[in-house]
Amino acid sequence: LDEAMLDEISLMDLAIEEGFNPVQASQLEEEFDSDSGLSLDSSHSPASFSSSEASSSSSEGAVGYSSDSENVDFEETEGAVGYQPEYSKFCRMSYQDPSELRYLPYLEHVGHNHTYNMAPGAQDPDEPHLPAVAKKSSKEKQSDFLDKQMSRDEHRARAMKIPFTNEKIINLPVEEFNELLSKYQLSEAQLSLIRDIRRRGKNKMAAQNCRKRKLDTILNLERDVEDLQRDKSKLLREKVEFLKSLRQMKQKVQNLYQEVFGRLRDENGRPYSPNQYSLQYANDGSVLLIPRPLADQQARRQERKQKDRRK
DNA sequence: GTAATGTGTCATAGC
DNA sequence: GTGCTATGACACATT
Repeated sequence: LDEAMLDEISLMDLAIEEGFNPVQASQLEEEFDSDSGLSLDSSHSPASFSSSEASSSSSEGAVGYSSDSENVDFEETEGAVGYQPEYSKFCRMSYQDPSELRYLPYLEHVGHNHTYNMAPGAQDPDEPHLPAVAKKSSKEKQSDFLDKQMSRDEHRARAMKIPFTNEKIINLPVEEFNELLSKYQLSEAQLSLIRDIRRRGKNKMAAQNCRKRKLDTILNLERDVEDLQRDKSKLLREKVEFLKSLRQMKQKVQNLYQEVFGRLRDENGRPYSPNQYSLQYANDGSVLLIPRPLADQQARRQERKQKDRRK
C-alpha cells in the first residue's frame, strides 16, 4: 500500500513542457525581397520605380499603408553604410485600399507587410546615416539597437517637420491630442505619420505591459502548481497514516473478537464452533452470539446498505 | 548553424 | 464610428 502511495506521489512530478512551434522561415523567392516576401519596397521590384519616386508622386495617393507619411523623400541621405534592416520598414500594406496599389500591380496580392529586411545598401531613407562605430560590447550593441528602434519614429517626425514631440503624440489624451493637432496646419502626410506614431507608441507600451503580465501569470501559475503539489503530498501522507492506523485498529478488533469468542462456552461447557456461530455488535454496544447463516445474511444486507449510501 | 529570447510591429477582437 | 487596450503572430537581432 505504501509503495502504491509513493508511486502516486511520484506521479506528481509532472514536467510542464511548453510546445514550441518554430516559426517557419519564409522562402526568398526574389533576390531582394524581405524574408516575409511581403516587402513593398518598390526599389526592389523589377517593375518598380524608386521609393522616393513613389513618395514624390504620392500627393494624390499613397503607395504604402501610411501613405507618403513614411515614404519621406530623403534625398539628403547619402549612401547606406552596411546592412540596416531595421531601417527598411517604411512602406506597409495594412489598412490600405487596394485601389491605391495601382502603381504597384505586382504587389496587389500582398496583405501583410513585415518589410524589416532589405538588400544590403538599400537603407531606409527615413533613417539617418549611421557611420561605422568602434567595436562595442554586446550589451552596448543591444542598447544601440534599441535606441535606433525607439528613435525611428522620431527620425521620421523630424524629417516630416512635425512641430511637437513624439512623447506628446503618444501620451496626450485624445482631446488634448486633437486640440494640439488643430493648432497647426498639417498636411495629410504629416497627420498620417502622427497617427501612425501614436498608434505604434501606444501599441509598443501595450505589448510591453502584455508581456510583463504574461510573465507574471506564468510565475503565479508555477507557484500555484508548487503549492498544490505540496498540498497533495501532505494529503497523501495523511492518507497513508490513516490507513495504517485503520489497519492496526482492525487487527486489534480481530484479536479481541477471537479472545472473546474463544472464552464462550455453551450450556455443556463446550466452546462454540466459529463455523456455526459468530459474534455480532449491536447498535446499543452489546455483543450477540448468533448462528453463522443469519450473521452472513445480515452482513450482506449491511454491505448492500453501505453500497447504496455510497451511490 | 541553430535554438532561445527579447523587442517592435501589425492585425484583430473587444470594450 | 472612433479610439484604446490586449494579445497572438510575425520578423528580426542578439545571445
